[in-house]
Amino acid sequence: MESHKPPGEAGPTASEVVHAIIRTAHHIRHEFEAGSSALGIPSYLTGPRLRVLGAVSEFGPIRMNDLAQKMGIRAITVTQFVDALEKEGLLVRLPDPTDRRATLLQLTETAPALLEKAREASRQVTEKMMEPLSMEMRSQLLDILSRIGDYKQVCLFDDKNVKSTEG
Amino acid sequence: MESHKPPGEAGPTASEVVHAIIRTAHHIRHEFEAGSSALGIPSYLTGPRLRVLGAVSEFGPIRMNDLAQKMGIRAITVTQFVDALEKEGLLVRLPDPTDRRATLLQLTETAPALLEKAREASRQVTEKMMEPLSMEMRSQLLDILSRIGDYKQVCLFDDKNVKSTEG
DNA sequence: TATTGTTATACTCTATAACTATA
DNA sequence: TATAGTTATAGAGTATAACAATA
Repeated sequence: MESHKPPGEAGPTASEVVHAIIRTAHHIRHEFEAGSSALGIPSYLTGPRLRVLGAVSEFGPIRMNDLAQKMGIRAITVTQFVDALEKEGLLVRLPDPTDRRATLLQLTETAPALLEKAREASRQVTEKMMEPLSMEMRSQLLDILSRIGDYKQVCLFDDKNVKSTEG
Repeated sequence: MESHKPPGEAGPTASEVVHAIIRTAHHIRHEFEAGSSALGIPSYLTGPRLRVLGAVSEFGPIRMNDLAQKMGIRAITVTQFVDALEKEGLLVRLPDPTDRRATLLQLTETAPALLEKAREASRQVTEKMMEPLSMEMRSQLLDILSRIGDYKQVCLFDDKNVKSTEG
């Protein structure tokens, strides 16, 4: 019952920080969707699905299970992403010749062009969102966030390996 | 703002930063659920729903519409949160005497105890998650995140105003 | 028996559109 | 007409459990 407010010096509460992260993530998803849509990216091409495409693009034929581990999600979730992307004709399932239980993922012919377009849009949208942050802030942010979670996963669908226009 | 990226490996890409935020949020949600569950909080008492309860607790009878604005979500989303919480007997809808279109939200008698328990659990879980961060890092993080999003909303379900055990 | 992937099911969060009741 | 809230519907993300095929 005794309401004891900590003095300002104590810093933000953990709840506050957590809340800010969650809200930022929500905000980002929102902006990403709006921005992508404005740039002509179909709405089914969401962030997680793009990361799936990006991973397949980067690693070539990859097992669904491996992809799940790389993305830090369950196999069933990958199944569902793949279902959606296969329905849109962006990737296909192939039997793994070395293990008939396994399934390899491969991009279709139409995928790379759309993926590149989406990457470019993503670049624009995310750059715009991160514009208020100096490079130092971005590094700090990454550093701080890396302490919260276990980031063994690669950052899929990044644009580091896919420089297109810029030198 | 000369926020143009110097060439080379000067810093993380915007995509990287965005990705890290999203993954951190996901990680947090995960940990929050696991931790809450371990501490005996029913699984229907999710973060957003707790924020609803927290807001009603803090602001007393509040209109659903006002709550939606405070939380930065749509009225329909509030409706659905309230449906769930009312079903669990944690809050009730009351007619607003000043406007018969409007609905006020109020906690039930059983809510405060559970809310307090959930708050305590939240405190523990979030503190544990944020443990690797120094106070300075937390402040930095909040500062940086605040530049990304528009944080006009109050931070509901925070524990700043509800110190219970600690003295 | 263990692993890979799927089907079936469920639940949360969020939303738009159309609607009712009231202002 | 405009506002407060609801119903109906949808879709995205995520998950568990039970299962099939294969190892």
